[in-house]
This record gives sequence, C-alpha cells and structure tokens, in this order.
Amino acid sequence: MSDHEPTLNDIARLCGVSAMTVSRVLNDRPGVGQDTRERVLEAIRTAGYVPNLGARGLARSRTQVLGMVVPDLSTQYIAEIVRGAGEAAARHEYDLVLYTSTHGARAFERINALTRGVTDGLLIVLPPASQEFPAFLQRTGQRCVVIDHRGEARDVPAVTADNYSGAREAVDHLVSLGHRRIGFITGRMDTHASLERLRGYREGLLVHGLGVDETLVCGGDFLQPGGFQAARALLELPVAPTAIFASNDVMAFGAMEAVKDAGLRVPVDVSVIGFDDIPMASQVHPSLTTVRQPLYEMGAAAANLLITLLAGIAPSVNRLELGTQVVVRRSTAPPRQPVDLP
Amino acid sequence: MSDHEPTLNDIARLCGVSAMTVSRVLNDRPGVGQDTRERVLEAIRTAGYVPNLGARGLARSRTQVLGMVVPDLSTQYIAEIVRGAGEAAARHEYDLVLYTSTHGARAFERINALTRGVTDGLLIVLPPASQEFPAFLQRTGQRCVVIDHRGEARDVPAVTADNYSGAREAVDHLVSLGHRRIGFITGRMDTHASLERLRGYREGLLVHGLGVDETLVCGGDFLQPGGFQAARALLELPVAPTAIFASNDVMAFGAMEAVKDAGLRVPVDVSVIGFDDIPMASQVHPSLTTVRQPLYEMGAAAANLLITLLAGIAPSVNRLELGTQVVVRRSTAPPRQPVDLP
DNA sequence: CTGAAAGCGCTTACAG
DNA sequence: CTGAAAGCGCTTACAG
Repeated sequence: MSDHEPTLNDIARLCGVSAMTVSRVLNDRPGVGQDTRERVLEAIRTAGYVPNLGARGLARSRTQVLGMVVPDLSTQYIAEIVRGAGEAAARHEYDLVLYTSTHGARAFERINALTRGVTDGLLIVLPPASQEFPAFLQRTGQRCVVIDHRGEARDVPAVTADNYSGAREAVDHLVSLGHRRIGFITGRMDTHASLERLRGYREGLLVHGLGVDETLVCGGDFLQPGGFQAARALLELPVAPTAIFASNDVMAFGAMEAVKDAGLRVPVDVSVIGFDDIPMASQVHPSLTTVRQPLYEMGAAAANLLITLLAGIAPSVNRLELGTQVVVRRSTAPPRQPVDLP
Repeated sequence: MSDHEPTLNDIARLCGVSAMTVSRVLNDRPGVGQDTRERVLEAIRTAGYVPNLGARGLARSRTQVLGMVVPDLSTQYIAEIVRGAGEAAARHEYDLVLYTSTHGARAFERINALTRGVTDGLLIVLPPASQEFPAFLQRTGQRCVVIDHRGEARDVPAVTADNYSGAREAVDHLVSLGHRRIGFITGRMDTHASLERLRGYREGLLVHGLGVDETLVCGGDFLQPGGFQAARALLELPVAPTAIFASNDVMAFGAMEAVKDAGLRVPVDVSVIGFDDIPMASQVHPSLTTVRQPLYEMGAAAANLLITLLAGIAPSVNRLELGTQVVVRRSTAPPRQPVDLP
C-alpha cells in the first residue's frame, strides 16, 4: 500500500472501474450494477478510503457545512445555542463547525478568510462590534445569520430573544410578589440585549407606578464576580433593595453569593432573579428564578434561517425575536416586610 | 460585477496578469514587480476577493488547519483547553476549528469523514469510548493527539494531567490540616482520569496510615447535581466526613451547596476540595481549594505535539503528563474538632 | 520579473 | 449500466 491516503482514483483503479462509478457509489446514486457497487464498497472499506471534503466542496461549489462563530466558550449560554444549531443543521444534512472569534477591527476579515470555501454560510453569535458589519456582508456576499445581534442594520438576518419583554416580565413577577424596591444589574452595555433589558426594567417599574431610582441600577459585565460586586454595592445602599434583577444568570449566581456573604438569605431576605435560564440555573441552591431565553430554539431558528437563505429562498421575515418566559424557582419570594416608598 | 464570488482568475484577468502572479502576491512571495504587486493588491481589495480555502488546501495538500473534537461545550473545562490549543496553533500559523463530537460506535468514522481534507490533524478531547480507536488511527492514517485520554494504547499520542499525583496531593493537603475522615466523590468511571484520581485518593490515605473506608467513596458523574447528591449522602452517614474531595470542580460546587443545604458551613464544618481549577473556582464563595490541572497548557502542549507530528518529526515522547498543583483557597480549613478513628 | 502547463481529488454534464 | 472530458480554484514545478 502506498504512503498517501487513498483517493477516489485509487479505489477506481483497484476495482478496474472509472472514477465516475466510484463517485456514484459514494453518493448513493443510481446507475451502478449491484455487483459493481458491492465490489467498490468492499474496496472502500478495506482501503479505509474517506472522501476529501476540500475536493468535494470545490467540485460541488458547496460544502454542506455551516460555520458558527462564537465569542467565548466559557459559559453554558453558548453551549445551548450550539446544540440547537447543530441539531437543526443535521436535520437538513448540514454539518456544523465552530470558530472562536477574535475581536478588534479586522475580526470580520479574519472570519471571512478562515471560512471561505470551507463553509456555505455563517452563524455569528454576538458579532464582534464593528460599524463595517453590513458593508462587510454586502462586499463579501457571505451568507450569514446573526444570533443575539448588537443592533446591526435591519437587513442583516438575525435571531434574538425578546429581551425587552423578558425584562418587563421579570419586573412583573417581582412586583406581584410585593417587591417595590428592585435593584438591577446591567450587562455589558455594548450589547443590544443589555440595552433592551435595562429598558424593560425601567418601563416595567413605570407601568406599575413605581419610580425609577437610578441608584438601584448597577453596572455589570455578564460575569460572576461582576454580579457579586454589583449586588454587594446594592446591599450596602442606605435603603437596600428587597429584590435584585441581574441581566444574566451568571451574574445572578454572583448576586446570590453576595447576599449570603452579607449574612442574608435568598429568598427570605433578598429575592434574586436572572436572565437566560442556562442549565446551571436549575442546579444551584436555591434554584434560580430566571427569564428563560430559548437558547436552543434560537440556535435552531438561526440555522434554519441560514439554510433557507442558502437555498436561495427569500424568507418572509429575516429578523426573528423569540419569546421569553419567567421560570419561577426558589430564589424569589415575597419580601420580608413591605417596603414603604417615599 | 458578476454574481459569483470573485476568484483568483478574476483578479488576474482584471489586472491583465497571470494567475501565478496573483498567487505570488497573495502569498507574499518574491518575483513580482513593486508596481504589479500594488496593482494586484488594489484589485483584490476593491473586488473583495478572498481565497477559497478548499481549493488552496487541495492544491497544497495541506490546510494549515487543526481540528479539535470536543465532547461537550457546557463547562469551562473545555474552554481553557481550547484557548491553549488555539493560541499555540496560531503561533505556528495554524488555525483551529472545533467539532462537537457525537458518541456511539461510529463516532470515529464520523469525525474522520467530517474532517478529512479540511484539517491536517486532530486534537481529540476525551475521545468517544471505543476499542477500535487505535485501529482507526492506523487504518486512516489520521494524525491526531488525544487530550485526557481514556487509557488508549500507549502508541496513541496523548496529553493529560498527572491525575494520580494530583489526587495524592489533595489528600496530603487535607490530612495536613488535620482531617482524618475524608469523603470522596468519583467522576465518571469510564474515564482514565477518574480511575487515577480514585487511586490517588486511596493510596494517599494509605500513605498517611489511614484506612480506606469504602462507605466514604461515593459515585459521581462530573456534574453539579451529582456532586450535590453524593455530598448529601456523605453528610448523612452515621459518622460524616469532615472533608469532601470531589473529582472535579463542578461537583465540588454541588458539594458546597449540599453542605450549606444541611445547615453547615464551608469550611468551618466541612472542608471541600475540587479538581481542575476552572475559572469559576476562584469566583465562588467561599472560593474553592482545588487541584489545578493545567488546562491551558495541556491544550497548548497537545497542539504543539500535533504540529510536530505533522512536520514529520518523531517526538522524543508522545505521552505527556503535566504536573498538577493544589491551589489553596477558602473552602478548606482544619476540622472543627479532631476526629477519633476506631 | 512573469507565465503556460499540469495537477490536487472530487463532481457535473454529456455520450454511448 | 458505464466512462471520457472538462472544470471547481488554487499551487507546484518548470521555463524563459
């Protein structure tokens, strides 16, 4: 046996047939006699032949591969989206490969250079911030769908959760329990989701006739230590809130720790609510009440939208905003004693 | 402008030069006049040309891409390894792409089919269990390095942490604090790492003249709820342990919650120690004492080893076992009162 | 400094 | 049912 990996031509030679015949067998296409087919299959097996995807993609002008660009792998948030996208892709005979994104001005060029010719289109989670994004898309003709966009132009296909309504519902939940003084921890304010959640928080309070006390709004960064710090600051306020709404679950975990660290209990002394509903939200103690973002469904919807685009079909809508839902668990409860507002 | 993405030949035509010249410019190779080079560069820019990686890989018979197969994205454990491998790859002009692995009997075939021709080699984290693995490697000639192997044949290149010594050190730490009754929560026992950690725990106790009480060994699965359950079982023992050693950090988090849930405190009433030192270990409260597994370095070492193999160089060793280290934080302390052993 | 030819490993479109 | 030819978009190896 030669040193190099066997190619389709090697198999053809081995069987005394043409490359076309091997190709037909490989792709389960008709036009091959039963006996020939079996002979070829056998040769493929014994030689350990595996088609070269680069060559196949080149010949077909399509790879049947979707690229997914993710900013960060260190949270379950991404994992759920990937699961959804991967399973949706598989249902349409596509495979999914992941690229971790770099940042900076040239991020998009790099993504493009890395994926051109080896993917048919891209799913971009939380795209690197860049004003050039729409221009980039037009220029490169790169097919892509954004998940959790940053507020890019409306002609960029995108899938998000309804962050505004989700935040409104979180406030509704806390108010219905009797809370009147609700602290808020923001996400990174360079994301559209953070802005929408803050807006939902503010308008939620107003709708219930509660004023917005800006000292109750604390800056966060979507990370656990940030949530801890912000919650601690909130708890040290002259009049501390009876409930804390964190812009994501990971910060809510930090907030719960800050509450315990201050010698208080969740939810007896302070209620905590998060946003996302990552798997761990149901695993911590007390389990976390949170706004469920349909991450799996978002990944699946984005993959389906991209596949539609790749098929050359103009989708009826290219911006999907999936509904959220408050998942009530053990970290929220009525306040210890009703708070009087000035 | 035509409908399809511009190709190298389009650029050549646009500039009135041969494809070779464009290729030289693209690859920063000499043999092109300064003025010609600039003209080509300009055409590339305005046309938004990006090379087709599939075609390039085919022509070069190498892709300069490393594939990494990961079992699961939902833990920070993987994220650190990916970071290390990605940065090491970049230092050698390789890019890294990720594939999420499926399981089952044909897992390796699928990986092979998915990556052949679009990657030069594979980094496989915690390979799908399969007896065929070594055979698979030989048959396909696939270049690969395993990270955190399952005990495959010794001729499979692999990188792991020294799990046995790490567990020994964890026991040393607890014993030096005065603990005599130490509970242990295992990982999934189909992994080599779990077996080694359990062995280290047992032998660590023996070395200190402490007997191994098998009722103190509780089965776990590397997941947080599993850690919680196991710890609860340990705490309900007639004579509960004063310290709990969990086979990974995530289970240690669950164990800490079980301790608090039982109305006890960490570390005053029960010490908890983990394994891995994922980023979150330093972020929880109390921060987690744990055995640091050099995940970033493991990823980097695996990438470097693979790149060496790809260069056709026989490495001096193809099995690396990286050192671990106990990182002492706030979750361990001397036991409340010395425990008498029978 | 520049280019024509051949080839990487497949598939499409056409013959027979 | 089967195959010879051409091409996908690049690069290598050779000329000039």
